[in-house]
Amino acid sequence: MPELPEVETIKKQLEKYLVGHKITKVEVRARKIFAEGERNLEAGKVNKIRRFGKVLSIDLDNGYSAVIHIKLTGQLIYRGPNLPNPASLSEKVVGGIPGLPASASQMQAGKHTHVTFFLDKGGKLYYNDVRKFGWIKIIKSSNLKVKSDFIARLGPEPVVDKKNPPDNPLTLEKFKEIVGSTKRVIKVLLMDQEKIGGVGNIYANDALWLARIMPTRSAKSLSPKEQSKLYDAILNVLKEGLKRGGASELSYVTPDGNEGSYQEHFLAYGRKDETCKRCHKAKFKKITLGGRGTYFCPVCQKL
DNA sequence: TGATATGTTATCTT
DNA sequence: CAAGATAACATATC
Repeated sequence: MPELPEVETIKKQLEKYLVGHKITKVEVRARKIFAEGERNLEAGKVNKIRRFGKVLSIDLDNGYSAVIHIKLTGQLIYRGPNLPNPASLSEKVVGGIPGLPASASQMQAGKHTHVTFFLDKGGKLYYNDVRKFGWIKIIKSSNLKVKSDFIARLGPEPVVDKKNPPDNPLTLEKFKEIVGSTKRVIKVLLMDQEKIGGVGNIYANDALWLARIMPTRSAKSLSPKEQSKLYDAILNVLKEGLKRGGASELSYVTPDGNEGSYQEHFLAYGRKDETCKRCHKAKFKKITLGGRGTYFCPVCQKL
């Protein structure tokens, strides 16, 4: 799912394809996703791309930013100059040309394409979203943290790229403070964006397995040693996800039309009834916590 | 056919 | 009152 590593992967590609290019026109077909303000983007040149948790910001040289949350099923697809040759287009991409196989490399606006950004030199950036949970907001770049509720409330972020550290890095000290100050279920806490930015269901499941901690534990019950182990585990699974270009379990694809491969390396997520490949003594169980699928090994994850 | 999946938010409950 | 738990959102897929 689009969590920190997936959105970071998208960010890197948008940097490559968009920075230095001018947005000439924006076509909005779904006001539910893109409420207003697209005219403020037209004629602006892309300065830089930033990521805050699972949110992206495309900053223009005219003082405006397009802030994008793709939620569960949003896709940002780029077609135009500089793509690898031949360009690829995953079958997971929605909204292709009706009647043409989805693997055709010429993405075109379709049923699930709700926004199209037209760029200079013929480039296009499509926003597709089957479920329309995502959103795009136009905000003055200087007001990003003030006006965008989501970014303002975001908790500290795990550092996965030392060259590009987040504004509010999640240090071990901060992590211990967050975990030690509540009785909430540890896995639900990890996914709370106001506590820790960027971790979602897949990486929360995998980090808890890696740290050998039961997802149902009360956060407060973790020993100092377990706190440190979990902190390291979170960084490790996020880095692994990033290394593999994210997890294309559902509809996640990258702007160049490719899929990530972390889904082939899930540690615990989605492994219900499979034998645990660490202890080989039990099969993964599945329960629901905070309304989300939770997978764990009943033998090697400690209560 | 209906249960299920996900991230966030609105709303309800303790 | 505030923290926490749960329903709602929309729709393809199993």
